[in-house]
Amino acid sequence: MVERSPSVLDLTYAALADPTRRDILQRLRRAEARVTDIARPLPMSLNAVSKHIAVLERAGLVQREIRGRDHFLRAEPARLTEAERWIAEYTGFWERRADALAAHLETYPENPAAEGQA
Amino acid sequence: MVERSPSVLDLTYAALADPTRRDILQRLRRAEARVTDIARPLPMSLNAVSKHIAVLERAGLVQREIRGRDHFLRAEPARLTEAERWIAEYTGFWERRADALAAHLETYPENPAAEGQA
DNA sequence: CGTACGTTCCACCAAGTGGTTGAATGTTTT
DNA sequence: AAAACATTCAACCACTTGGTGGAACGTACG
Repeated sequence: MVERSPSVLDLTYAALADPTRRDILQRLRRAEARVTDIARPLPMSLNAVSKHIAVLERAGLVQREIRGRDHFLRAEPARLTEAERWIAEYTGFWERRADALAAHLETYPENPAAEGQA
Repeated sequence: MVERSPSVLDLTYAALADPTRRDILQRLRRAEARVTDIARPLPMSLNAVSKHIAVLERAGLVQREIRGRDHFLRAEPARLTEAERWIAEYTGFWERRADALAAHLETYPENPAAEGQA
């Protein structure tokens, strides 16, 4: 087998494919937290959570800062742009958006946003 | 174990996590195709491709129409909206967009788009 | 110091994945 | 009817995943 290492996109989508990990990301979106804090409300062992965090970290979706015995985690939302872009391009987001813009300009040919502003 | 059935989001992201399957989707975005057509350029057996297609189908990302002995597949891009929305909400897309809108309205208080349009 | 705490590492297990080959099923063609 | 074609099904294999429990390691605190 060729055994290629998985791409960023592979890691990102795989990380997002688990509800526990999406949960962890949502929690980290509000504020940074320690591993134990994240694990407390979850219905599984601390070890399992530690593994989930490792998956998110490998995908670059969270970053870890070790302060003493605590590992503080924070979300890295920028790492999702590639995943977002893939879907957007696939679904033709930009084409639809271009159509909408064209329609808009046709309706409002003198929209000030289309001209240099004061 | 609780053995919950995987959510749509789970299935969607899991389906997208494999480069072969993203490849298949891109190919189907242009035009419908038969299983064999999809398999031909791919470096694996027809059976393997058939399995990948099954994964995409289970996630609702492709739909199958059987005509005689041929199975024609077509992409179902609408099924990605939920996945797209999750990322967008997570990354704060709408908040950023709201900020941009507010700034825009402040700059152009009489922008026709802000009033009921004809 | 010794003990508690926070986290990971290790070994294990059941289930899933991504691939293979070969057989089976159904359809079209000759 | 027989052969070729399109596709899936079934069994198998190596590897990964998501969970467990216990040991280990480093840090903080009495």
